[in-house]
Amino acid sequence: MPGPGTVAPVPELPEVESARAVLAGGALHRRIVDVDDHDDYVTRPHAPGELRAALLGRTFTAAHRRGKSMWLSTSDSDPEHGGPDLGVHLGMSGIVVVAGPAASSGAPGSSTGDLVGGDYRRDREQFVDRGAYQRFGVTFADGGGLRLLDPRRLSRVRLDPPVEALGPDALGLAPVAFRAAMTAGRRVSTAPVKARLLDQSVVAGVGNLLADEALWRAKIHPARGVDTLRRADLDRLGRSLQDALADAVAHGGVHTGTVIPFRRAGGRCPRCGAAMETGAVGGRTTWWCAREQRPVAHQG
DNA sequence: ACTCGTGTTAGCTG
DNA sequence: TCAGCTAACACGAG
Repeated sequence: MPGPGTVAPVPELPEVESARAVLAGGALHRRIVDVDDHDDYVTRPHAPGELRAALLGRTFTAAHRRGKSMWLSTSDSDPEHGGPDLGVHLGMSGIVVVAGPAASSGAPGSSTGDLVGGDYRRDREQFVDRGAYQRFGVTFADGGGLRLLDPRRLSRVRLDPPVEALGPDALGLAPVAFRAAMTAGRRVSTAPVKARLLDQSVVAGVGNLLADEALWRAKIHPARGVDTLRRADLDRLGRSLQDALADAVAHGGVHTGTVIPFRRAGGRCPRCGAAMETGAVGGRTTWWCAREQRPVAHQG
């Protein structure tokens, strides 16, 4: 585990939004003349060549995001219909690089002026400038292109991603809508509240670090069942999630959260000084304040 | 030299 | 039906 302040900047919702902005700002309305879709793990369930065949001759027309999923809509010869959507998910280690027209972008391989979205700690020379770890790529008619670089191949690129299976986007989600999403279903879930927070079909965009940060701000123990939470608890959690997201967007990522640097052995709660505790909740490494985040509801 | 964590999901078990 | 577990991916950090 990285120490305080050096938590790996895995793309969570704020980083993905910056990547979406890069795509919207640089990858639209340029004719696709080549596609590198050789990596059939990143493009599963598509076989090599399928994405190429689906994209050649089209242009990207808009860049969308819901939670940590992005997708690019495409043009068709019939503008009423449009082509397939190209889904892009950065996983834990992906970044997107958009290069301008070849004439204005310098020598091949030099990415000065390129737009980079997502986040990864590799330095530009080793990673971005050399184009290492390219898992997917699109070349535009002007000579520039869009590349997906990912050392760990945890990114995903596919046609028509099932974004309808995602819950509402976490960013800007009103506390009432948040509570509705968390308690939806025939019965209120008995699952740990953190597991529910991490379920992208419930709310889209909450990752492991953001979940710990929001629960800590709301002073709710991560292992408490959703069905044990009162309306006020869920509303407070919804507000904490928005506060944590707003801070993450403003300060450059979820890893800048207040409690994140103290998710480590010997860490102390930055509010009350009590020891931070750790354990697995929902199968994920979890840290919480031993004093302020109690495992059962206390009668107030 | 080893272990772990980070996101997602298919496939399985209870 | 729901919840939990594992494997897969590949790397950097400790």
